Amino acid sequence: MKRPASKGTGKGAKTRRRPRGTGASSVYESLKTKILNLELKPGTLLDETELSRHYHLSRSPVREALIRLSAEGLVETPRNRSSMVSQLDFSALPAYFDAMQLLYRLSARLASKNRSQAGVAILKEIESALERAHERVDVLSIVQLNRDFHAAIADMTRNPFIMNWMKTLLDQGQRVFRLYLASFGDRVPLPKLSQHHAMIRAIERGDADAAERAGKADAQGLIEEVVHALGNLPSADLDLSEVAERAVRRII
Amino acid sequence: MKRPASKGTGKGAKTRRRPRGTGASSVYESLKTKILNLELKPGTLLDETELSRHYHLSRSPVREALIRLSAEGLVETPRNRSSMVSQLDFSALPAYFDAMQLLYRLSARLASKNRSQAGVAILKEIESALERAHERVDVLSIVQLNRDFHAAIADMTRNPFIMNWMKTLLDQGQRVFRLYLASFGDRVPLPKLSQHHAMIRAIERGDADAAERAGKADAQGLIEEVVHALGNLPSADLDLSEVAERAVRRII
DNA sequence: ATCGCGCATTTCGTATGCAACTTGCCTACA
DNA sequence: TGTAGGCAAGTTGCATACGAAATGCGCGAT
Repeated sequence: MKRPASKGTGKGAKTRRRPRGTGASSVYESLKTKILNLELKPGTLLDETELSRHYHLSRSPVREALIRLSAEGLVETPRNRSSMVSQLDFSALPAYFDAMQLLYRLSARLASKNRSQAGVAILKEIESALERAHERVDVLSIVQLNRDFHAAIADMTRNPFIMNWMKTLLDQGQRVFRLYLASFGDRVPLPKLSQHHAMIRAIERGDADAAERAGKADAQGLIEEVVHALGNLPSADLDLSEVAERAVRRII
Repeated sequence: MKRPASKGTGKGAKTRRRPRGTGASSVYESLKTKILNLELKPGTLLDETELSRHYHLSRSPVREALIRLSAEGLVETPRNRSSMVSQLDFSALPAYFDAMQLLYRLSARLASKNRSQAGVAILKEIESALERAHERVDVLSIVQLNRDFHAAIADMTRNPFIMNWMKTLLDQGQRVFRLYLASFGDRVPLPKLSQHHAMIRAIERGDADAAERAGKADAQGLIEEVVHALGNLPSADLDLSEVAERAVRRII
């Protein structure tokens, strides 16, 4: 195993060696994307040696990537045993939805207080991209852009803590969202966009209460649909009534 | 540099090699404690080789510890350069206090809804330990127990996301809290405990509104004091009026 | 036939080696 | 005197090496 002379995967030509310090990050990004898109299913074993062969790197940078992913909760690493893609814990869905609704409402409210032309412009841009993705029925883009939309609202709060929480939460939920959309095959229902529009308008005019209401409605719409969709999945042995009940509860 | 045959620093005799897999964790714990207690000051350079010598380990486990700390934001690692203890960013204090007040209120509210005898008992136990630490003027314990108190409330929410946010936030703030207490030398004012009591009572009888009010008051008391204390510190070149203003604002 | 035990294999945790990148200093030159 | 360039030292990022823990399998005993 001299050297992967072929270097088959691309990178074209002799690829001036990737800049020192990017190896671990590229593995991290790649694995994270695959995990969030469910290309790597929950429970998949991540063998360090195998990964290092796949990425044409040694175990050190691969290990670094796994450590970072495990800090984010996307990977679990039992002591002295193989890392694995962390399970989608459906029993944690009620808590997840509580946290999501809270952050949607909170970020919408704070964003409307800190609004800026630039921020609103970004929102509108993402939203129009999201509409185009809906028309193309481009599920991966829909998931990604929905994430970007809420991340952008979180950015407008200018609160690094809330921004962080929101992004981590969105990442965690992306897998469930992906599963939900997959359950519909091509027939994607799109009730969320109206709430997005309402949210943008409320933020634009600085109406915190309306923004919060829209955020709440957006969250609830998503929750109810996911609950309904997962109800038809065999994997969901969860008491959905609890989820549904929490979905309509005011936690604050 | 064959091997530190002397093994000078202790660990006594041949110390049945520490169980495989604990090296990185012990370095992580040790560094984290030192950072949070300000034994390692913000900006301190963390040289991997030096640390590996200090802990009698190789660079690999040290590196893993640094990666995990950097994922938590306690350490910053510029590419190809030495890691360093992350700076205390006083300009982020307003955002921090916003987040703190939010979590105090939220966790108190949810805890009062999910209350259990066991949970309340834990709170009371921590609180009495906190009082004893106050009497001893044991600053390190006060900081630690105050953290434990709010972490315990977060645990009572049964929401892993909120628990995580709270714990990360408490860790981040521990350094500021420590700095604040240090600014008083031995004369530690203790206005917080009354709110703690109110919070426990409210949680005990399931009064969500009262619990939230107590949480808010606890946060505000702390905020106002820290603002006041830091105002007397040369390092605080921050516009404290903004912090003070936010301290009394309803963010939801 | 089932269960328990020991050995071989696999994979991880840690140690060590090496090359690249950064940095500071020293020198040469305008 | 001030600035640019090069050399040397130091530290990281990645590769490789090695021992230990865990897993799986085969064999024997009950």
